[in-house]
Amino acid sequence: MLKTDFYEQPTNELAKALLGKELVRWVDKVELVGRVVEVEAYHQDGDEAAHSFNGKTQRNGVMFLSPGHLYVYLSYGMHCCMNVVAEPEGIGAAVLIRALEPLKGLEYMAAVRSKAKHPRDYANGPGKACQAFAISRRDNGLKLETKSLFLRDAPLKRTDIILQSPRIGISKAIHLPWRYYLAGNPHVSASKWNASGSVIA
DNA sequence: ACTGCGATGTCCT
DNA sequence: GGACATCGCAGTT
Repeated sequence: MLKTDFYEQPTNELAKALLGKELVRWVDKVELVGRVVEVEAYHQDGDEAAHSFNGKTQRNGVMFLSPGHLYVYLSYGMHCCMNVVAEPEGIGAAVLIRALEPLKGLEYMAAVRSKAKHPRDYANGPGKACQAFAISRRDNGLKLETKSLFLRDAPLKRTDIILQSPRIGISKAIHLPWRYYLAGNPHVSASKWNASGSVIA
């Protein structure tokens, strides 16, 4: 289980480090496991797209807790998005988990993501990932060191290449290339954007 | 495969 | 009252 020292690093570093890690979720005595394949970094300082840009509010308070907390918010009135708090306590930065590659618990996900025709559609988007892994606003503020919800270390595959691109679905600060994802992975969201990224070291 | 658009709750001005 | 870190459906190529 990854601990606070892993999460307490600069937001972009944490974003990249999260790729390939495994999210473990227990729900109804079923184990769900997903590999992180797409993330976006949201900073506090100078990032107009971040919820924390204008400081701490009732909604974004969790972003200012210590690193490794889970920030869950409601998007467009009907979908949840999950973020991992980065940086030291009090900064207000987080990494959005945009897509997961389902590894375990596929039957459960097929049930809760009944609209999905193919496993690739279970968690290839921030709202879908929350649905598939049964993450809701009840989980807002949890620390990712809970028996039923945590991240586990896992190595990138030898062939994995990290790409970066502008973030998706926002209207502010669209020039900042703070989306990171695994090249060619079929579980990444919005596949039409996948070719637009550039390779990073 | 790609495009446009409606649903819908909460936050903040 | 406007904006929103989305999704899924309908219609078109």
